[in-house]
Amino acid sequence: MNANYQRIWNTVLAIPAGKVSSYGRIADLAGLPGRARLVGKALGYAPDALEVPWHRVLRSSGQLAFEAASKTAIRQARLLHAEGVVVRNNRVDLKIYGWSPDISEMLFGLDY
DNA sequence: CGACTGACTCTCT
DNA sequence: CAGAGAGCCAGTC
Repeated sequence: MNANYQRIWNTVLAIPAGKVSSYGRIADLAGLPGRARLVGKALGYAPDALEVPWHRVLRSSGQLAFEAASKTAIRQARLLHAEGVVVRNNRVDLKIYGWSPDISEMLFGLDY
């Protein structure tokens, strides 16, 4: 069971700085389709030592998974902003910052 | 085994 | 785009 968490953490670690992904997408990439909620749990259990960029994981709509007023949401928004990701009204524009492995590699090839 | 819960998502309105 | 409802999955009691 712990193996699933490990895979989730590895997948999250693969998200490049300045980009964000959703719980569902992470679950798919980790080979665990339909376990979006498990991803959230895995992040909660993730040890600090791994330095998992949990703040780059949002809901499918681009909205943060916490109340805008909560300490966690504030911290997440701050971390994202520090990477150049614009967070407005507790949500991020996935059209701009959303991460997709294939697209990412494609863009990496084009010099932009 | 059944009932409840949650860092989720999809569909319809 | 926001809100409501239903579906899903793993954990816990």
